[in-house]
Amino acid sequence: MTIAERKNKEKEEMSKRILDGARRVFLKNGYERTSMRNIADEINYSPGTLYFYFKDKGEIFNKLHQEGFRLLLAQSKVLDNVADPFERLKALGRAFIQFATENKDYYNLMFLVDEAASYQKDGLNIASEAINHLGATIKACQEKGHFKDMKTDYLTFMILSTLHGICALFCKDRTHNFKDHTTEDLMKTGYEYFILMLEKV
Amino acid sequence: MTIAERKNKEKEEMSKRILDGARRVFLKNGYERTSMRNIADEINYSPGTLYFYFKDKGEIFNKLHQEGFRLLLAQSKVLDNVADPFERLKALGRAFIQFATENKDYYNLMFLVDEAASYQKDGLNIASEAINHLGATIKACQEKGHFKDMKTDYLTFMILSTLHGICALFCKDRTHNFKDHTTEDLMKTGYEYFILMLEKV
DNA sequence: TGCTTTATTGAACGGTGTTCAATAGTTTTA
DNA sequence: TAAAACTATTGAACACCGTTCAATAAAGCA
Repeated sequence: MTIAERKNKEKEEMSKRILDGARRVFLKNGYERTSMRNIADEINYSPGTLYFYFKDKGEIFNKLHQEGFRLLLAQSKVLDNVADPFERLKALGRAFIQFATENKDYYNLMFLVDEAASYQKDGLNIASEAINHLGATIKACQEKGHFKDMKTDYLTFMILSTLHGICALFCKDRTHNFKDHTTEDLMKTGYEYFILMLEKV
Repeated sequence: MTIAERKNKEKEEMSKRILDGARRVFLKNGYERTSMRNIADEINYSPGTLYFYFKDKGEIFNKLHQEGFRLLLAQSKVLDNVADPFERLKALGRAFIQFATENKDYYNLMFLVDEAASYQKDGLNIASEAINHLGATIKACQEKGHFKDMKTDYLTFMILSTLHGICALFCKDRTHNFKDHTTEDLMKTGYEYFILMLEKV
């Protein structure tokens, strides 16, 4: 291993160390309460050091943002072996909502934080990969006769909107207007109603 | 007018002056870039003064939050004279989406900002009034034979989720994953597809 | 008139993201 | 090997943030 190679490896290791610290603080305290100084403290380095490895706070959180999508995609792909595409779609939606409830912080970062978007507008990214996965399943449904005369893209956007709407209302605590029902019940039954409708198209 | 009455009026006027300044800064610069000092500057007062009239930043933004819902409710009520309930529901959804696109900042405050929620969990508030208005229209649809065997609350939550999902993806710039279509097209056609489905239930 | 209440100020506190001169450590060059 | 160049790290500093509070001025009351 040349010196340059070792240097590269060390640099990578330090990046990882920072990211690991950032993730720990982030998952413990949430997005709002994760500062650069918190992260630096967590790994016992000076705040300035972080800026030697990452351009700014946004770049660090963009990594965690991608991580979230990798996690979601992994959980989605578990369902690839569900043979019937419509059953697969139903399960995908359930998995999406479950992901949001179990990983509220990641979900916030992935879909509800302002900064993240600017870092990945261009080029293929893990986020669109996750969405394409949903789109592919919907297309498979169409090939089996579902959703006749509908363009896959718009349909995907609509279905994603419903899923995201359910999760966003949950993540931002806007479910209390329906005070006769628990949040879980609302999300679960609300989604079932949506599926019921999808079945009839 | 007694002195106490005048004092009360003056206090009200000062509250209004602060709120007006806050609204101006907020609508010009967005939520993130509206600080207490900005608001104080706008109306040529010291930052400390704001705390004589409002408990904290959250209380000020809660007023604007309510204002947003009043605006939405007003625009919703314009459609009360659409006789057919299902047509009314369709128009309500369109109005909701239009409100979000035309008042992105208000929409953020109303549905996507963290703080707001804590200030209005208890008691009847303007937010639930706006949602009840949607619920009432949905109930009217059911009385005309639509959405058979569905509980109004869950149905309302589901429909609101879809509308909110569309608007939230727009507000947080998450529409670029569908890069073959403009954001407007996605929102419009996505909603039309949803309506198409609602029609068949 | 003096006494009390009310309204306003601006400095101060502890926090934020970020920059940068200084420094210590390491590698390359002569 | 000595000097020069480069690399990584520090922590103070900057300009901001929300919030508090002693001081102060103005207004109402006795």
